Amino acid sequence: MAKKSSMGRQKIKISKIEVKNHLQVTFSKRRSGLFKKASELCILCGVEVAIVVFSPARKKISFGHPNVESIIDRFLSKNHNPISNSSLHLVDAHRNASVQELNLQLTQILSELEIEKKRGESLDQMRKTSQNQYWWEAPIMQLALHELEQLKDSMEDLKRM
Amino acid sequence: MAKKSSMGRQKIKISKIEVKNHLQVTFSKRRSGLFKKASELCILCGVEVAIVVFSPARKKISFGHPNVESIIDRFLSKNHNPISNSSLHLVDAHRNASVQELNLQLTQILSELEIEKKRGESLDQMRKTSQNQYWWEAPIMQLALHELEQLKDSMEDLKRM
DNA sequence: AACTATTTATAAGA
DNA sequence: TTCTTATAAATAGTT
Repeated sequence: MAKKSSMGRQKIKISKIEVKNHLQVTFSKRRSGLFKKASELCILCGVEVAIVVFSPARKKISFGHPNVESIIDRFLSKNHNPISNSSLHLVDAHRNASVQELNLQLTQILSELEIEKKRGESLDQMRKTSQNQYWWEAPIMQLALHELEQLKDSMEDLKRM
Repeated sequence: MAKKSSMGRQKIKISKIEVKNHLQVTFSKRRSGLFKKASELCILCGVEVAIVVFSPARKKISFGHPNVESIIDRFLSKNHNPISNSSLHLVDAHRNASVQELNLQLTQILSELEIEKKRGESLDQMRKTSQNQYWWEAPIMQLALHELEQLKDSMEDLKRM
């Protein structure tokens, strides 16, 4: 028989691939696999799916069944969101020393959220999280809400000064 | 011998599933699998991916890293140039933001979070939310993270002025 | 690009 | 619905 010519697939850690060449190969294989899965989902379940990917070279690659544009149009038409679409009327700014402090707090919150997000990526954590029916009760969410409320209060104090 | 308690996975033909119940189960499993694969692709290759799905019930479900809106925006912009000074425009847009306005944005974020929290209290929403293995990918979470990052950027801009 | 040992996804069944 | 399990499918490391 033919020799064993490969060690076969090894388990990998899901974190950024640093070797450029390897990254390109993995991207190509997995992008292809992703689109195939999407295609199967469309056919099996009779649903519409659109995928937009920006490649490592920042090139756009897309999949759409029946086509990307119509799905995106439909998605956007019913997805108007007052926050994400807000273009607030901006007035003249007055530099405020406290901005730095608020910025620091925001940075800390963001950092906490990022850490939790990364932690959540472990398989074990994913499973635990998925079992939580009340995602907003996750410790990080409580923390974020609490911190945000404090931040809001701080800003209101500033306005009164 | 004990009976085989499962026939295990069988090969299936990729064509429309006609049994409604079966279709729903398959959709749920495969949608989850698709989003997981997308998530892994993003992390492994450091790329941006947005997926929009219209479910068998014609409800929209989305995945986005870092968030759906920004990726779709970029996809739709006809002549996007990766080395354009679009980030400078973003800075311009926020250059006049005052603490009061940042506060307004924060209030809106909090309000959205509260609304989502309340909405989540309905039984139907609880069930849906619990099915999401990746809670940080919930639309409101994506939105909150995105908005927080913008706020942080705005504050950094203020500091530089 | 092809190969193959493994890991991962998942169709059925419980 | 959630879990279990046998098997199909995807893919990491190699050639």
